[in-house]
Amino acid sequence: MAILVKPDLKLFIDRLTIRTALTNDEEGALARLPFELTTVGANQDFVRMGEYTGQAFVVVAGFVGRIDLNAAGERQITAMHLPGDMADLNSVVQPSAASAFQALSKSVILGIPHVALRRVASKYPAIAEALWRDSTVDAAVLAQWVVNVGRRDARSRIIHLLCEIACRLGVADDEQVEFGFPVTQLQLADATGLTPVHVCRITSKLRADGLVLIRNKRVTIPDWKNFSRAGDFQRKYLQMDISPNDRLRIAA
Amino acid sequence: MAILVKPDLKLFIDRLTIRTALTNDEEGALARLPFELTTVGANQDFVRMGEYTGQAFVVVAGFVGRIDLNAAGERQITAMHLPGDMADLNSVVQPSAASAFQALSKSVILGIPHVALRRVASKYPAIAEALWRDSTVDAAVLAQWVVNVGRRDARSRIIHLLCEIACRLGVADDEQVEFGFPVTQLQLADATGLTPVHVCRITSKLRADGLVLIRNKRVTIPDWKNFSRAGDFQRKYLQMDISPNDRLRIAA
DNA sequence: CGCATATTTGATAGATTTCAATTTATGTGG
DNA sequence: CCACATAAATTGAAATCTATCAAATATGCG
Repeated sequence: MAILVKPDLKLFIDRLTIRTALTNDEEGALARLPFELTTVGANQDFVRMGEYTGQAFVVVAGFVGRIDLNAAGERQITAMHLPGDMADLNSVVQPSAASAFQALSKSVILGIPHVALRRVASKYPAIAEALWRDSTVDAAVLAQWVVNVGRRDARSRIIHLLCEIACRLGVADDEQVEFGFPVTQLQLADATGLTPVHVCRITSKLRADGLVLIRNKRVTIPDWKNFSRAGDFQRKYLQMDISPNDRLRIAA
Repeated sequence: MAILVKPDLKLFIDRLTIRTALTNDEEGALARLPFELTTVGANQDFVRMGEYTGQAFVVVAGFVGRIDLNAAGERQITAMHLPGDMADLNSVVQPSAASAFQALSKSVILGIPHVALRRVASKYPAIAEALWRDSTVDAAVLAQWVVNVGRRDARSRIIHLLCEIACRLGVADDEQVEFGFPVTQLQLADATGLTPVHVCRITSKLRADGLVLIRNKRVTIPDWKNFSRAGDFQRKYLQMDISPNDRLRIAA
């Protein structure tokens, strides 16, 4: 995973401006935020539960998960974060982490000091607004995850999750959809509330049915329409399709 | 459900100031927000999915739920809101509702115009911050719901939910805990991802075991410690125990 | 009092887990 | 570049939890 260019916050700023209209001034202030680059190995925590980190983490490469445990120590992944996401966005305003965060695959993350983030959020209310707005999308995703594990069968759960990821990666516009997916079946099980054994069976069946091929950390979906229908997936909740004119801004 | 005094936003303001330090000025601005009182019957929507309401709703009496559906039309309740909560808090910054909201029991709600809310949030950044902070708690609750349906058995799911409600109602400080709970077994099933039949069996067993009595829209928990342990419940994620000195405020 | 809603109970079916074992992939150091 | 160690995926059989279907009883509201 060679880093070819100096990493920056461009992906993150692009993400924010999908949903919120920011001025050049504001984007500039974001771009000048200080950060610290870290590489995290697969299955390695970078925020422990209950910790006060002093930083918020933007994902630059790799997939990252929010990890919760039940009393028996069984894992439940409660969010997946992709390049461009600020994984622990809530920490800007709520610094005590309610969950742990860990890299699902080897990842590159940028830690931005809370003090710096809060300074720009305070100086530019529209930035605070953009962050808050994006955290409402995280919440909408979370609500769909509740529906997923609560009221969908194993097959739909897996399909729905893959659809969500495809849309968030911005690759779901075509008939045939393909993207890198560095997530093991064990992690997939922990995200969908299933056992690894069952995930294996279901994914085998999905492959046999020609719905998805998951191989070599890569997902191939031959027929997106058919696939997303099978997963009961409606992309609206992701708020990814806002025309530039409809982007919001409450702040002056 | 006679309303004895003129309803106001006091409960809501009290809720916000649990976690965020607000000045008298700011509290006053909140208290002067205009609102419209509505009474909603049980199982009746007051926000439909995808709708742009122009209002955010504060619960004054009764319990309210966020309702999602799967493809088969089966319901999943993805949040429960109690008196003092702003149910669709996210709508302040994200006006298109990703889910429907409905009264679980006959409820009294106050609709506050978004324009008014946004005006005070814009004029007083600390108010925006308080709203955002409370919405991060909603998200933390949601994450626990994912754990609940994903990695806890039927018994723990029901116990955990009751613990959450008890804490949020502020009645969970004692040995014996008791509170009004106007939620049917069918709704309980829709919140926990179970069938009503199974909820019935589990609650019967919990009663037989002396863990909880749910009767007459009222919950009685004889031994809170024992009960919350059985439900794998740790209240920290609710951020209800912030000492006044530790309340946050980023805004000047 | 009577209807509609909610709860309870029983019997059966089905989905998913658990346990155990094997094969296949992946990564690291020599 | 191979060999080894480790992690991941696969398969089978049995057990368990939860759902489904159907019916009876209780409860609340007008």
